[in-house]
Amino acid sequence: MNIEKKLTEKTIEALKALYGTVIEKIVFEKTNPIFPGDLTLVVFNFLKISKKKPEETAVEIGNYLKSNLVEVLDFNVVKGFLNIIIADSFWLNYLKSINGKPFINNELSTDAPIVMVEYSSPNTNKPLHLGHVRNNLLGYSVSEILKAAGNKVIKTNIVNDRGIHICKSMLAWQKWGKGETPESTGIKGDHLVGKYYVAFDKHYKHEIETLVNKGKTKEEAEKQAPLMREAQQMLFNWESGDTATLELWGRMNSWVYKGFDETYKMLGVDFDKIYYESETYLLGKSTIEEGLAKGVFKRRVDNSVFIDLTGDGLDEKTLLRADGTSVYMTQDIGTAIQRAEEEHFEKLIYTVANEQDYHFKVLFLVLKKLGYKWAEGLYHLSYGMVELPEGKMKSREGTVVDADELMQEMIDTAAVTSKELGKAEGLSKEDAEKLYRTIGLGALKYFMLKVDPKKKMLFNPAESIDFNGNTAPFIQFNYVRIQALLRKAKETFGLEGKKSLIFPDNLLPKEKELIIKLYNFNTSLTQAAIEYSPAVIANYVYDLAKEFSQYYHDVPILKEEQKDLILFRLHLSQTIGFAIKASMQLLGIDVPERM
RNA sequence: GAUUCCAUAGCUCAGCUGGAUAGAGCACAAGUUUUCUAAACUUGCGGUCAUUGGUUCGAAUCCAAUUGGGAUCACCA
Repeated sequence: MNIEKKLTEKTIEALKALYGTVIEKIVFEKTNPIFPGDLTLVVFNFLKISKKKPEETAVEIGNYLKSNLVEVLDFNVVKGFLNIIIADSFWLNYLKSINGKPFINNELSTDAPIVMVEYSSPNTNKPLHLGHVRNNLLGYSVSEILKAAGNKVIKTNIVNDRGIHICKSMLAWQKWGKGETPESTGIKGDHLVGKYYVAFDKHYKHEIETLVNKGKTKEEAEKQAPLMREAQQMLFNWESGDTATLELWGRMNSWVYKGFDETYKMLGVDFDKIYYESETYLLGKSTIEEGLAKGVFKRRVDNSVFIDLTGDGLDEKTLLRADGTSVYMTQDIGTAIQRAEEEHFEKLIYTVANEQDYHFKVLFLVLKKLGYKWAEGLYHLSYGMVELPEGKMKSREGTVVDADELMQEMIDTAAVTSKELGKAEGLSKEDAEKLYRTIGLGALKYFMLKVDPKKKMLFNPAESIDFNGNTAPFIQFNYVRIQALLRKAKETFGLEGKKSLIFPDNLLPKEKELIIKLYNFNTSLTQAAIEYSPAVIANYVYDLAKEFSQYYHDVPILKEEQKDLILFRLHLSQTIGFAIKASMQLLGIDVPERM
C-alpha cells in the first residue's frame, strides 16, 4: 500500500481517537523544501473538532502517527503544518521491492476496459503539417499512457479520403499534371497531390478575380468559377460511381497513402484500425429515421432534418440536407455507432483540435439523446492549435510548416550538433544516423508534448528547437550516462555485482529525493491517464533526469571507495534508467545507448 | 453580437483538487573539467501571477465584473 494512503488512514483513525469525529477528506502533500520533512498535513481544517490551537492539534496528530506507523520516523510542526519525516528504511524497502520489476506493466487483465483513441484524421489532398504533428504525437502518447494504465487500447484513424478537396487535386492533376507520378518526378506522393491542390487554388483564385472584374460579387464568382463547377461535377461523378473518376481517385489516394505511411513511420506512430470516410460517409442516415421516430429529431417543411438543442444552450443543428444527403454530423453519428457495435468500447477518445469543440459537444449530446448508453464514454481530447509567431498557419500564405521537412530539419540539426560535440565518433554510419534521428525527433516530440495539450502552443521556425535544458536530448543524455556507468561497471565487477548488492542504512538527501521520484512514477502515470496529458509524464521525466544529473555531478558512483556503496548507487542509477526509458516510451521517444 | 477557451519572469512553459518565501528552461552575467560522457553542474539577474472586487484563517488557484487575445457560431469537413 502506498505511503499516502497509509498516512491518510491513520490520520482518520487519529482524528477519531483524539477528537471523536470522523473526517474522510484528508490530503497529504509534498513538504515545502525549506522545511524538513517529506509529506505535510495541513491541520487548519481540524481545528473546529479539536478545539485547540493549530500547533497543539498538529503535535497531537503527529504523535499519534509517529507511535502508530513505523514508517513515520519523526515530525515537526510549523504553525498549522504538520511535516512528517518518512524513515529512510521505507524508501529503501520500496527500492528493493521494485528490483527487476518493470515500470510499465504490459500484461493486461482479461477484463481491461477497451478504449478507442482516434487521432491523425488527415485529408488526402495534401501532406501532413505541424498541426498534424501535434495531433499524431498526442494521440499516440495518450494511447501508450492509457495502455500502461491498464486499458486495452485500439488506436484508430479516420482518413478523410473523399470530398471536394480531393476532387480539386484530381482536377488540377488532370488539367496540368501531364501524367506526372511520384515515380516519374521523385516527389513523395502526398506532396505531389498537394502540389496540385495548390495549383487548383491558384487558378481558381485567378478565375474569381476575372469574374469579379466583370462585375460579379465575390460570392457569385466563387460559386460560378468554371473550375469550381468542374470540381463539383467531379464529386458528383464520384458519388454516382463513375469508373474513370473512381479510378483516378484510387490512384491519387494510393500515392498519398504511400507518402503518409512514410511520415507516420518517421513519426513513430501507428494504428490498429483505419476507417475511410469513403466507406463511412453514408452511415448514420438510418439513425436519422430512428431519431425521427423517437421524436428526438424533427423535419422541416423543406424535408431537411434537424435537432433542436436550444434547450441545452446550443442551436438547431441540421442532420440531413433537404435533398436527403448527409452532413459531417450525420456521418460522425454513424461512425460512432458502428464503432460501438464493433468494439464495445468503454471509452472513445477523439483527438481533434479545439476549433471543433462545438461539433463534439453537439455530437455527444445527440448520441446521448438517442439513448445510447456508451455515449457517456465519448471524450473529445481537445487540444490547442499550434501557432506561429505571426499567428495561425495559413496554407494560402505559405506559412504552413510541413511535417516531413520539419522532421528532416530536426534530424539535420541533431547531426550537426552531434558532430560538433564529437558524439558520433566511433559509430558506424547507420548507427550515427539512427542516433541523429533519435535525438532530432526526440527533441521535436518532447517539445510538442511537454506543453499541456489543452493549451495552444507557439512554434517559432526561426529559432530551432533547443537541445539543452528542458529537452529530450537532456533527458536522453542522462539516460546515456547511466548506461555508460553500467557498461563500465560490468567490465569491473562482472556478474557478481548484482549478487553482492547490499543496501545502506542511510540515504544521501539526493538519493532519497531520487527514490521518491521513482516512487511517484505511478502517481504521474495515473494522473496523465486521467487528464489525457503526456505533459504530466514529460514534466515528471525531466524532473527525474535533472535530479539525476545533479546527483551524478555531486556524488561519486564508480569512484566511490566503498564497494557496497558503488553497487548500491549503480543499482539506483540503473533503476532511474528504467524509469526514464519507460517514461520516454510513454511519450513515444526513443533513448540511445550512447551519445 | 452570442457562446467558449485563454492571460504567471524579456521569451517558452510548470504550478490541477485553495496552504508556508510562486518554480524550471532559454536569454543575460559570472564561475566549475588532471576525477564515472560539460548536450552537464553552481551562483547571480529577473514577478503587483492582466486589472478590480468578493468568498476564506489563508487565493496564482474558487466566484463576479472589466480589459486584452484565440476559437466557434453553414443544409463545409
